Amino acid sequence: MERYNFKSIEDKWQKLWDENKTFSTKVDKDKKKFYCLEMFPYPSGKIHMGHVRNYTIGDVLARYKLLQGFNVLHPMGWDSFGMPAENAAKQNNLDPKIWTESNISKMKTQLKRLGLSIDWDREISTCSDEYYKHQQNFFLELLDKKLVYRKENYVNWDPVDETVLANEQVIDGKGWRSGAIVERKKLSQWFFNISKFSEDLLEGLEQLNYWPNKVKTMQKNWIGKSFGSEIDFKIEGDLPVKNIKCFTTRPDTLFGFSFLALSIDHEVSEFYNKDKDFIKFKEQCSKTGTTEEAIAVGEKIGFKTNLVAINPLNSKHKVPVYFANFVLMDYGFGAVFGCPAHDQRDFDFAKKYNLDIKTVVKPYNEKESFQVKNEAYSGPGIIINSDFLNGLKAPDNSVIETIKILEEKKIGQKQINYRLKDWGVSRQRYWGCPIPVAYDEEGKVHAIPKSMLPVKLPQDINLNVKGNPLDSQKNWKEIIINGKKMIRETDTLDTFVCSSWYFLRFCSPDEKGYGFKQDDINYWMPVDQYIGGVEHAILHLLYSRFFMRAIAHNNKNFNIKEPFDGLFTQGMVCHETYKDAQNNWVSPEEIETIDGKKYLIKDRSKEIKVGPSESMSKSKKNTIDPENIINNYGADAARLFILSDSPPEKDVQWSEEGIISSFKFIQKLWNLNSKILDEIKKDHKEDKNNEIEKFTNKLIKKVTENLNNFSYNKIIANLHETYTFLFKKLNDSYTKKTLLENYQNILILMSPVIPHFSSECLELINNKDKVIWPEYNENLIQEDEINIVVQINGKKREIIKTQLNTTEENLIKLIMDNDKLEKYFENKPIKKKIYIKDKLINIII
RNA sequence: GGGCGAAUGGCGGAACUGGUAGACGCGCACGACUCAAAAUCGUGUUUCGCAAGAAGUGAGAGUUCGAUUCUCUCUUCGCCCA
Repeated sequence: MERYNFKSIEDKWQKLWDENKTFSTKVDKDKKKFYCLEMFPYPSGKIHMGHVRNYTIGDVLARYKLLQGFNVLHPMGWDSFGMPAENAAKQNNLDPKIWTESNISKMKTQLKRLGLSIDWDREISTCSDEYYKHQQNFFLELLDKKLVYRKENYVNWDPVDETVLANEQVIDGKGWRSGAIVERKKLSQWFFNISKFSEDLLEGLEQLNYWPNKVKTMQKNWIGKSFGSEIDFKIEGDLPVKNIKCFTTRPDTLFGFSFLALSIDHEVSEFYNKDKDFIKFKEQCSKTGTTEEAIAVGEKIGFKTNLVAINPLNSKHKVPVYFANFVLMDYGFGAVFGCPAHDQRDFDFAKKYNLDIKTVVKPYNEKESFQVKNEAYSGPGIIINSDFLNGLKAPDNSVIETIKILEEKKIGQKQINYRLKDWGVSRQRYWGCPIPVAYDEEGKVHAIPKSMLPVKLPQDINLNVKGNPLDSQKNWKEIIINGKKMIRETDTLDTFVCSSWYFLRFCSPDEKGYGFKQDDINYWMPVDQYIGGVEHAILHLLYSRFFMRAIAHNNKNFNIKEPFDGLFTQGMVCHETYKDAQNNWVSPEEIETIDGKKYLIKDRSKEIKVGPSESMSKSKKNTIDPENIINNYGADAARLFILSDSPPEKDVQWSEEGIISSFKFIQKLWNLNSKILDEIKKDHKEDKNNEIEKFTNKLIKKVTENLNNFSYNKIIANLHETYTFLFKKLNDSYTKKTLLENYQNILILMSPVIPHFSSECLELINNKDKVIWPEYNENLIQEDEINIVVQINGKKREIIKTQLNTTEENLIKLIMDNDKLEKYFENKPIKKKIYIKDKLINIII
């Protein structure tokens, strides 16, 4: 038996695909296009199993569509700006550019070894100035359209590293690198006005029929549209403050009002700027992070002002005004009214400062005398203790009624509020796209003229400085625009900006003058199928949807709002975890299994504790290196296994047994192929009933359906069944012609999953025809004999083989003649019969 | 705390719009080949039972001739938001 030499065969086909540019694509208006895109990787230098899974799923789809005759765009690029390069460069005293480019070349080699059907001519890298110069141009366009602006905002500030931290870099209130307590600091930063499109982004979700509902729900919650009311509170006190505006979703609980809480950044705070106690209080507040979560979990603290707020529905009802750490300036107006009985946060606050807790909503099943005791009640019910609002159903009717009354009295009005905040894009880092503006001596912003783009990053600079390295580059910072001395912006753009339009660039990767060519976009966009991890469900996808709207804003030529027509989110790759006796993580590669027990390989006496299967991560040492897998088993085996065990949207467990089994299966297919090659050289045998043809047609139907539904794991099951069928069938009767024709089609059905193997086999059987996806013949699938399930009182008792379209009458005759069923009918009349034609009969006795 | 989703053999998972539960794979057992082992091939494998048969899709109810699938309550787990 000949061994299948995956190394030489995979190598051969990869070279052929490369040399012939098999997957390179051009606009062809006579052909239907299909844009298949997987989320592009960060060039860390090594691919991981998550990439293998992501790109295999995408490749199966791209190859399938190609065989179906679509003009397929399947590109790849690099999300190559970002922190890891800067950190690695700092540690090893390298240029981030060199580090990144070397990683890209390593990863490209690895990706090519997976046999992906990628048009490498369209490769892009976001850190190249060829790419980011267009991004700078987009930035300036947005600046013109007033969709980008500068404002002061709080950031997480690491006082030791002198740098701004992203929320995920703050762990337990401390900087992830320095361990210093993170402070809230006000910095002037650039923002994209994404909130301008809140409603449009929300409405747009409804048209995304090929997106998972889960992702749509997540985005919907993130945008967070809420319906409520703006209320104007009259203020009394010794300060020149007459009114304070609040936003609330629950104006109907106004009678339970017991304090007014302001953000420490509220304009009223100006009057307290010299108050020592208030300064202390602000410092205390700055120690809790800026995330909503940090605020919710942290202790609620307040600072009492001398002001008193008056209930607009009852002027005798007066309450104190506080500054409180849980009120955010960018939600509503930075002021909320506290109703402790029906909001847990307000409740905690009222308990702490001994404020009134007045119940104004009772649950439906409670008496009028219901009183909130140990926790707030925020559920539905009936309004009580609220004068003219009493008896209304809360919250639905009562909110609407209250707003009506407030509007009549001109003390408030209906308002829609969104949780979505503007997107802060400034990063105080070197390795990112420079923001193309400069400041004159008065600090006024000037766009860098387009003729001076790109604003390139300076090279050969010292990264081991505190703060932003660009800030210390005097030569680079100082420029002259129109004869005027100016200082460049030293912040760079968030890397999410780079990934917000890369899918456009893939359509026109060589276009020099602009980020894309309109003609190309009109043909290729939108992306028909986007594939990636669910971790990008909110930010990346929302930002990309925003970016399309921003480009389309005031632009008649560009009318694509939704970049991704179809979205598929794949699950993670997991592996068992191992620990030694000292509870140190142990890598699967250090382990040997003997008699079903697992041992450390160095010393077999040391047994390993096997933990649950968890997503692969370096910290748990449960990663498997795809490079080793491809070296030992080949790309086809890796592709086959990564698809075989679980549906693509769910997590999959990597296992040694699994990859070996896939590897062996390819060898079995190879043996089968050799056998078939021998058979078709022989004279044909008699063919009785075209079973091979029938099987193949059914298979085409199944595999095609499974491909359309992303049920890729079921395709692998189909392939196993095919092997078993053909292997047995070769000892039976068939004609050479049927075998050859159908086997060719079977090889084509396999080819999206194991392309090297299929290509080789197709070549060996001397297939000269153009390879196209086969279609099945409905007539050949019809069975003339079928199995009918016979149930008696709902229980399966027998399966009767009969002709298609058997009438109920004839079926009953068959049942009565059946020896096995006889006993059930002794002296018992049939009460009822339910007959589902060609499927099942249920007889009730 | 809120939202969304899931739960099926020893394990990963199938089961179309309510109609044969457990496809396919892993693992395991037995057999063939072999001096022997590996590899390979074959057979079996939800549980109980010698069998006939009975039970069975997280738990409990409901709708139905018929429920893994629909409805309600509960439990556990996962993800997202807080």
